[in-house]
Amino acid sequence: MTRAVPPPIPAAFYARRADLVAPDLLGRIVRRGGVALRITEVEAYRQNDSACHAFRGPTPRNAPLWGPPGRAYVYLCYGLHHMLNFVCEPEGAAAAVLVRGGEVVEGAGIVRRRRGGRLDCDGPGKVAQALGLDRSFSGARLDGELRVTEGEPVATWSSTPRIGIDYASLEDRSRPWRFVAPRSGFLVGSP
DNA sequence: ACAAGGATCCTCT
DNA sequence: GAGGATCCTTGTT
Repeated sequence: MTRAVPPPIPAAFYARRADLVAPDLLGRIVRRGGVALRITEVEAYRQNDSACHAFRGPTPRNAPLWGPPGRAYVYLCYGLHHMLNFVCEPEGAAAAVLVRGGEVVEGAGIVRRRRGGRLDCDGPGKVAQALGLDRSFSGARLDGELRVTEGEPVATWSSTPRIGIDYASLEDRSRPWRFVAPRSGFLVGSP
């Protein structure tokens, strides 16, 4: 049986400060090819932010960050993990939101196959692996095969400093730009 | 052409 | 809690 794919959130949603878009993404659904994840953890990265890949100027890898909002920026980390970002802010302003965690709400069988039997997606590498993403999706629109759709709004969230950015300035390391939603407890296929 | 290091994950102790 | 995996991207020679 086939089911209609929900409509994507319009690109204008992303054309705001990344640290405002980020918490607004909690509870929304990122989907690709039969797998849907409820977003539970994100981080914002902004222009002139020493933690952001855009900080040292454009390169072939990070070029999508300066592009139009509502597209993906995907890169390879530690040689083996893909990281999924949503490009934010108006074109020309380099900023993005990193998707660090989600809960599988559709496509558990596919996720288990990709994740070695696991369903947990608490970590950016796990998120991209569950969705089957790689660098070929960098620059892709978020209203196509890869898309973000509405979900249950999140009433509350917590914020903390971002993870794994020891290379950034003290000021940027201390920004509370990691946003975490309360766990829903719901997981497809959980016992 | 080369070396360094990374917005991490998993396994093992 | 520590360490290895694993290879691309970047800046430098």
